[in-house]
Amino acid sequence: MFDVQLFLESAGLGRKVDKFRAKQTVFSQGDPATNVMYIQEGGVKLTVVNETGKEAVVALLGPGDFFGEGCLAGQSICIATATAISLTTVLVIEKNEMTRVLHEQHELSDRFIAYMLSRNIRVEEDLVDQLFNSTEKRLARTLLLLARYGAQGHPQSVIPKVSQEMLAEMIGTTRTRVNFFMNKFKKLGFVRYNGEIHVNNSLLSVVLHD
Amino acid sequence: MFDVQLFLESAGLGRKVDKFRAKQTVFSQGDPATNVMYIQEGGVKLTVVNETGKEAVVALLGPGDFFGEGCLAGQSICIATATAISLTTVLVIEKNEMTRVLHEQHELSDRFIAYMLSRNIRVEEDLVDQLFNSTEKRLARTLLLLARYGAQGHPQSVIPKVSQEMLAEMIGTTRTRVNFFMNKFKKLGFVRYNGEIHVNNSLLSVVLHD
DNA sequence: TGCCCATTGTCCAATATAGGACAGTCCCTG
DNA sequence: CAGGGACTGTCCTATATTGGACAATGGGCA
Repeated sequence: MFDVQLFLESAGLGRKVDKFRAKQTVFSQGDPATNVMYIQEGGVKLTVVNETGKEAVVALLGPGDFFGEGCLAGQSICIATATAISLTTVLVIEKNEMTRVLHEQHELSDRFIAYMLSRNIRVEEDLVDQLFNSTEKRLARTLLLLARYGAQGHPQSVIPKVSQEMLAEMIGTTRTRVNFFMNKFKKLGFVRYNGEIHVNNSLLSVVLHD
Repeated sequence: MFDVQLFLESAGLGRKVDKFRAKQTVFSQGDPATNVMYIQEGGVKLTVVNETGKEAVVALLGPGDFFGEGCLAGQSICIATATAISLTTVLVIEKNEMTRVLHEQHELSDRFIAYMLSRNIRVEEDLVDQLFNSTEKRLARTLLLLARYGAQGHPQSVIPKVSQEMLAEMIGTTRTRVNFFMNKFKKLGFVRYNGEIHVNNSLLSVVLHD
């Protein structure tokens, strides 16, 4: 596996490293877009707010993911807010530098293309999910994805600290609705929770059948 | 502007050209994913159906757009159905060839990265729209985008032949609902239509204020 | 310990949406 | 010309969703 981090460093990029505490803002919607970020450790949440102040979570990213890449396509301002969700380390790469190295270095462009392809697939899946599934199914799917369902084939996984409010913002509904379905799932034995959420494989049945 | 088509041909790729009539299928959801397509002329619609047969339109593409690129990320089967929406010419590039040339040729990888970035931005916008806008706003936005609002700054644009059924699939709702809002927009003077749809700038007011 | 704050559980009324049914219109084609 | 097919216009009921309010819980901190 190609090591993006070592590569970026050896190419003279990413010498700038930033650290953020949980809940700290990396950049805000509306800021000038000048850098591409690469997550070394931790996690980042991308959110968008509309005119009325309503918030939507567009993506949750982890180590190995890029963000802020919109500037490479000519976006002059950030369309989302990036917030660290735990102690996070990012490499900061200036836009023009990134463009130059993407052009010159095959390894980086290959890796970046692979990243953009997978990211695109994920966002498209989210869109399709949104286009034809009910709130209940979307919640179930989101929980399963957060639990990295299928990664190890474990019958049960744990999601650390995601509030119902945030789940609501992720699937585009209200906390009331999330609460309603979480209790339903709990009654049916699909999930358990106190601080963490335990997701059982049986939750799949919600997503799968009609 | 870099000419992808000439480039692909001179690189020995895209010698295979396919033509499709309107409504003809380029590939179907579930087919083995083996080629990347590049649209020379015409237009293509990407749709996904769920278990219940409900259909969703994921994207409308035109000349200069790629599709079927999921195979480059390791997708073994097509997750969407691609249908020509008018007389369409596409270059067909075999997956491994595309991967090889993307690695070797800066011009192509630059262009492809630019394409993936812009496509990603668009899908993300669609997702955000879906996450926090009502059916009415989503319909208004979709009509404005179809009319390429702002492209020439014309106060009015024409959309050729898009049925209410298809609009419903694009914004994830029912035809009944689309019909309801189209009539509302018509009453308010935001649109006119008989076969084509005429979209007036004033439709923007629906998207803009709460 | 006691207060503050973030979160969850619950309830309710007002709306939005789905989904089906059916008539009317227009165009194409036999 | 008649019939069929693809759309649009309309109506109606059942359901899903919003949005607000308020109590209960539980942890962190002065």
